[in-house]
Amino acid sequence: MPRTPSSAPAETPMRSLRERQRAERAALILSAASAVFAEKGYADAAIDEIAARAGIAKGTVYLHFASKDDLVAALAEGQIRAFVAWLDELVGAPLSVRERLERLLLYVYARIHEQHNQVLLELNHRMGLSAKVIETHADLQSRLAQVHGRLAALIDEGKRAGELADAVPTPVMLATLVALLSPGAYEHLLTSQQLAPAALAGMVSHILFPPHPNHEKEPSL
Amino acid sequence: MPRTPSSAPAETPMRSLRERQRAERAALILSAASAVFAEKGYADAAIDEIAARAGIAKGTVYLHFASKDDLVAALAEGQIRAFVAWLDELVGAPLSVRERLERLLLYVYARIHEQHNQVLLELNHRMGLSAKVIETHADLQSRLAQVHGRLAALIDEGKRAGELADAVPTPVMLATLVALLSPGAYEHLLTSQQLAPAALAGMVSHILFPPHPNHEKEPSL
Amino acid sequence: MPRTPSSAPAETPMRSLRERQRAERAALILSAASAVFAEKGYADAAIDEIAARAGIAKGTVYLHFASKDDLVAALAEGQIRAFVAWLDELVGAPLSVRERLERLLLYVYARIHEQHNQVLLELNHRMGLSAKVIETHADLQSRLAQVHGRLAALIDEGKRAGELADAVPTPVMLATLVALLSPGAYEHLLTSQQLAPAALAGMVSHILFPPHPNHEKEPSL
Amino acid sequence: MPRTPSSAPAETPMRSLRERQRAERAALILSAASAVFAEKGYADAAIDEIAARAGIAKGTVYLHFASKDDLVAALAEGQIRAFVAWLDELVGAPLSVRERLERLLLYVYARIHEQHNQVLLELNHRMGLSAKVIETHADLQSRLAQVHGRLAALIDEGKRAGELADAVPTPVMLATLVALLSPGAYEHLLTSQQLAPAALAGMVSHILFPPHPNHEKEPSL
DNA sequence: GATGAATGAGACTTCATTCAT
DNA sequence: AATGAATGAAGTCTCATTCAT
Repeated sequence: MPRTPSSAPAETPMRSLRERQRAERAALILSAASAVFAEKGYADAAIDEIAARAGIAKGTVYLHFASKDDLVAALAEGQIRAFVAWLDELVGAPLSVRERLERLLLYVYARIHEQHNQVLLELNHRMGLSAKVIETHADLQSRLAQVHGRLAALIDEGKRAGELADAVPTPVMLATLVALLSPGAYEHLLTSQQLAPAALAGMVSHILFPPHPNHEKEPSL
Repeated sequence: MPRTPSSAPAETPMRSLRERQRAERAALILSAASAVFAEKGYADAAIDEIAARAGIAKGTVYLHFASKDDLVAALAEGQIRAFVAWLDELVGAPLSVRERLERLLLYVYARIHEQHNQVLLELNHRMGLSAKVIETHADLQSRLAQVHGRLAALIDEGKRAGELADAVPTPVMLATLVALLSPGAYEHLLTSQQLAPAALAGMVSHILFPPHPNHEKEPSL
Repeated sequence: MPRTPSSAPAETPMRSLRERQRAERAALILSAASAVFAEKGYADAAIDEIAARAGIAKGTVYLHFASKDDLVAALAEGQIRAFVAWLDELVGAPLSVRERLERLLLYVYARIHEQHNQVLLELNHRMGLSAKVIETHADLQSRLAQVHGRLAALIDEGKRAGELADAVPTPVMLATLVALLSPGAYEHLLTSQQLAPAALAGMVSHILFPPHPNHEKEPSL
Repeated sequence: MPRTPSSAPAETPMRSLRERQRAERAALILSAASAVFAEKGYADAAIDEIAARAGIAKGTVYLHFASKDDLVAALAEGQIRAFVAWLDELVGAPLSVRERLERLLLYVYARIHEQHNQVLLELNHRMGLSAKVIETHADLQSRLAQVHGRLAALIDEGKRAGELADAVPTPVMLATLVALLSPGAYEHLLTSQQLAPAALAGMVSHILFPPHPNHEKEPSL
């Protein structure tokens, strides 16, 4: 029975040698899983291949993750947690909302462009990560809620600053933003063609932010 | 081996009783398949269940569609064909580009709202309709190209009429539009909550069309 | 329920128009079946393909033959009957036993060489015509017994004439002859290479008939 | 994916417990498969039944053999390999060609007589071991070539020694020998009746070797 | 009588999960 | 803890046979 990753990693930085080795193994598996899921999709990814690519036996995977579902969930959780950390830094930056959102767009598009990215794969339904997996993993849901919370806060801040139109309710604007950050949206333009992530980020920003009526001045106030 | 509808349907509007019954059966299967694919996704949808829901035997499915792949392909093809037909009517309507796009948004969101819609499921990668299926079905590809062509034309017309910003290249605007029409974008708002399709269409339109500098007047004409 | 081919074709040469048409249909099916069985083997031959090649509907096949087994059985029966008729002519010819057996060898090898022959496919186990089919069709068994009877008689005659060695019992000699007449024996030499049927017939005859002690003279007479 | 026995069985006679158990399992499956194929023929043999008879689960069969085709191929390969080994011993024996061929006949007929033999099933087309399987397995082809090579060499030696007639080319004599060694040839005489393998071997030898013109003396030298 | 759509048992194969070593 | 052989449910697809039209 796979044990939960202990209790408080912060309190005990190195719970022991064992604990560290265990974490490394798990990371190794997650890394292999990430690649295989990205290549084949959830349904077609075989535990066999994940284990092989991680250089371990199939059974060992189950020593760390109770099921295939748990494995994807853990993978998504990790990716989203990292993303939330990055988001927190971004949100705290002393920049206009527009600038911060543009950095977000650039960050995500660059990842989509660079590699067989997996970041944010799970923010939407895409990839066959059926709702089932999300629904049965409370941690995943709360992580997604964190992401949504950060983004909603940023949007609200943008509205207060007059950078974003008030006319569109925050949930709708949030959904719009998420849709445009999803790999499915611009993947073909980014990977198979000649559109640079930075250029795309600028264009999407142009769409999201109402152009300024007069001389590039902010109409707010 | 499923046979193509053979000779000349135009010459003989009802090629015979058999021909009609055959078409009805195929439609019945497609209908059941549509529901199951929507519920379970491509990978988890079982031919067994599709047959059961259609009230026929498993083997009968294979009398009409050579494989599971062919079945989804036929399903998508039909849905997209119908959508193209609807699009052609829309594009020809004597309305501003904005009005026509709003009708498009309303049409799609209403379908997403009303039912377990499947329309346009296949415009994006979503649902695990893996690229493989699209790549191996030329008819699907050309249908998708038709949709994209219609929408691109509409966007170009909007730019010429000054309704849409020139700053965003048509391919990017097209990808944006498609992303916002995808079920994944606003599904949760439309189905599980209280956002009306018409309201959403208005908001999305508001995002896509740059607000008018002066007095909310329409610049066109 | 397929009706047995009536009772006495000899007494009523043309039982009626219907009867003749029926027989033609059956012959058409048998012809198609012969080709498909030869190409694919019993197990891989599909009734569908036989019907298609005969230009009729699948169901029609079952109007003439109660089952796939019955179809092969009828096919074999017909081929063996024809062979028996040919054998009867041969046996009655005013020739030495050796000459008659050489004619038999030539007849069979020529057929194997010429085409995708099917003659005698069923004399042995070959082709997956499992014993089951033979055992459950008395007519097939009696036909095979006829063939074996003719050949055994010929062998016995050869022994009495001193052309064949007495040392080998007739059943063994018969089995030997049958084995050497089987398609499997020399098929590869006859079809993919340059061995003429006549040459092969001479060689096999050389093997079966003990060479003549003195001066190549025939001891017979 | 069944793995090849890997590295060097010679260096490590018992590569480990696992390796031995693996080989035993494979042998168990091959044994069961041998029986089922012999009884039902290739097409009618079900993996289900093979597994059941081996007392294992269906999936386990696929742990050792990638497909039904591979299973028969491995089975045939093993049987032919063993036969080649036996042949090599035979060929090296200090006996006349006739004596050696008689031992070969006896060996094969005894196996056919004793059991539901499967040895040499694959030397001919019999059993529906369709050409496809042979063509797609190079190892099988080379094994068969080995058998044919050994036998052809023996035949040639017999010709040089004057024991076999020069009149019949070696390929034809080889095909004749193979046909007479095939289970189909004398199976019914050996199994369902009272012909002893040794007696049959003597008779077939009598057929293959031209009787000696004078006084039972060997003409050679 | 002919048709061909429908049936449904059964074949092969895959793979997440378990468990003895 | 690690291994990987074993399991068996489930999936896709085939095809001989039946039967309503």
